[in-house]
Amino acid sequence: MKYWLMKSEPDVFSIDDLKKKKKTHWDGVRNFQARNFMKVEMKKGDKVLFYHSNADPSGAAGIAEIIKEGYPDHTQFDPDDKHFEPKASPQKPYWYMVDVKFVEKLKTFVPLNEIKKNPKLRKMKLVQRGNRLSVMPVEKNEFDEIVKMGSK
DNA sequence: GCCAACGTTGGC
DNA sequence: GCCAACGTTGGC
Repeated sequence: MKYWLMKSEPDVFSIDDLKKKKKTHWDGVRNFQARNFMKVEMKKGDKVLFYHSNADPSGAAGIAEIIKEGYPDHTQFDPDDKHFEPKASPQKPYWYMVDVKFVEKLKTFVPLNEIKKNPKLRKMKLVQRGNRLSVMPVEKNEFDEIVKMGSK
């Protein structure tokens, strides 16, 4: 089983929205590296840290789980959608998404500065300079450490 | 293939 | 709102 971190802007879709909706499809990712993680590497049952980006403060908010593996993101075919991709067709999709379900909300929110302060988390892609990936792999020990920080 | 211009992300 | 860092596009 693998572990992941997925960023979402809470103004758009927060952990509370996921809790209410129970599950969601993770559409709108338009970055090749992030796409490949979703298309190729994410497997049913993988655990996801739900991260609030562009937030006040930003940080880890909860846990989700992959319930459907990579399939074409329908928003790329819709000319009226913000994420329309003119070069894509249903026969040749460019972009992929996964479905995730709500697992739990962390008892205490783990802000980014706490993550940065923890020596065990120094190697996380998240805290490395200039990393803007919205979907990224996380090591099991890092995942566990953040969950531990959030369960106090 | 290089690189400037432009767009986007995301912390602060 | 600012701006650094990065990705993408397009002219050459």
